[in-house]
Amino acid sequence: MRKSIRSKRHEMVAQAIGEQRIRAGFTQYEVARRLDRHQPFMANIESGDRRIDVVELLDIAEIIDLDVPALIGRLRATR
Amino acid sequence: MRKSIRSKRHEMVAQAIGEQRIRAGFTQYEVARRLDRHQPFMANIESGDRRIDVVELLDIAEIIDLDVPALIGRLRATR
DNA sequence: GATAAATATCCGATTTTTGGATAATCGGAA
DNA sequence: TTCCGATTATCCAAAAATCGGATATTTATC
Repeated sequence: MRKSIRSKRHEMVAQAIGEQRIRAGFTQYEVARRLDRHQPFMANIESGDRRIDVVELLDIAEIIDLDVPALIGRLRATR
Repeated sequence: MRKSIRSKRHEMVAQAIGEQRIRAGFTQYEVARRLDRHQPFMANIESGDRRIDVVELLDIAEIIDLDVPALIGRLRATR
């Protein structure tokens, strides 16, 4: 946890991605590779060190089969 | 559009926000103010000069009453 | 055209991101 | 437990993006 953008909801996003990635049986390296990025890219996202925009979220979600609408629902219910 | 990473889908997000903001009757200044940001913040978002993370999108959507699930649906259908 | 409101642009200071290298951690096997 | 390979986390400096005050431009209304 290093950067400034730490909110409860940012944490939720990071955690949802990390958990679902593992559930789906991927390593950070594998997901990163599919996105043409490097492993630290995923590490930074999952640790919450890096912000993630909507388009990126959808790209990742598609790979790891993350339920984005459900995540958004939980985010909306959180302040 | 000045920065490097602009995709069709990023454009869609920017445009959806701009259009809905106007539809909802807000100025960039008003939305920015509610978010404790400055007017160029919204200008940069709507012009696609600035990426917008999921949490920010939800914050903005709540103010301008943007249908996020619908936007996401359109994003998923676009490559 | 004149004016005001709204939006876009400029730009330098600051912050964030990047990714190669490497360290630390985890998991399974023997 | 110890070893080993796989996975994840951390470091860091260069590159890129963001910030916001000031200002320019556009738009709307008269």
